[in-house]
Amino acid sequence: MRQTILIFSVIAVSLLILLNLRKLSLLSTDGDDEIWTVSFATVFMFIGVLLSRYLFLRRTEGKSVAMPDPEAQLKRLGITQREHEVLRLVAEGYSNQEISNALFISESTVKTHVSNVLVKLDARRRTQAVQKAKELKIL
Amino acid sequence: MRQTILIFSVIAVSLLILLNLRKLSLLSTDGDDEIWTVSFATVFMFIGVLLSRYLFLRRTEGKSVAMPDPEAQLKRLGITQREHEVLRLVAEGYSNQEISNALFISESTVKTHVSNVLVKLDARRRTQAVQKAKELKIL
DNA sequence: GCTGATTCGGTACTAAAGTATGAGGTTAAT
DNA sequence: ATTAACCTCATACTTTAGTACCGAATCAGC
Repeated sequence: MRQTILIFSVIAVSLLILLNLRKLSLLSTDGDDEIWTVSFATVFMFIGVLLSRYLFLRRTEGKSVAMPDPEAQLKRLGITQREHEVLRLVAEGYSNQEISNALFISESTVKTHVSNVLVKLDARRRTQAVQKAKELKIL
Repeated sequence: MRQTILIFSVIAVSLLILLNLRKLSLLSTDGDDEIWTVSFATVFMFIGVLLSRYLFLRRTEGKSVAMPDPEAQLKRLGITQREHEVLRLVAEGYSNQEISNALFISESTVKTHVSNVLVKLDARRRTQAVQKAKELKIL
């Protein structure tokens, strides 16, 4: 959150600075106009690149630094034994139906478990849950 | 390569257009100056974001190629560059919709690619495809 | 005995994923 | 110039996945 504020602050400040610089430039010489325009574009393109990268990394990396203890991770996330078991099978590429057959429970139950795991891992798809789980070393 | 040319063309054209627009604006009224400046910044920031995203996708694609012998595997399986790219994003946990946004193509196209990958990897679900792909070291 | 956590399961629904098929456009090789 | 391989996109459809909400059985610990 601090970083977000910082980024927007940088953008705002850059805007103000360039705004004023260009005004001064216009007061002195009109010949530098295009140079300013190009610099302007470059700077903001650069900011755009940084912004995009920040957003993307934030989305893909998430929390990479954590304790490498799987047990503690599971406990911290509140993921139960059964949910972990289901998650493992999800990661293997099995469908809910197949998982229900493998564990001798109904598909409804599997769905419940998967859904709970998604919430606990803050994922919206099973593929994402698998990805996050592997990052957290719990798979 | 086509995309690279296209991107730089877009940048160049945008520059020229905005350059001329601002000139006209300056000739008529000085009050709109700041509005133009802001629009200008916005547009180039947007271009920066697009550029960054493009670069990011290219970079990670190259990284995956550096592993053991994925090229031969991909060729053997008949998986194309684009399909591989989509598969990579699938493995990251993105939805078809998100992938379509990331690659600037429609969701239909993503579905087509995914479907083709499933056939080529002999998988019936995307999670299974990811699993098999990792076993084959192509992810 | 009561409580909380876990597990199991159901219904009813919405959202994604996947299939099948056709078609147009680009590019590289023949 | 024609072919072949890719990439793109669309429509229409079926199948899975996922959500929301609920009830009930089990079991450990107080």
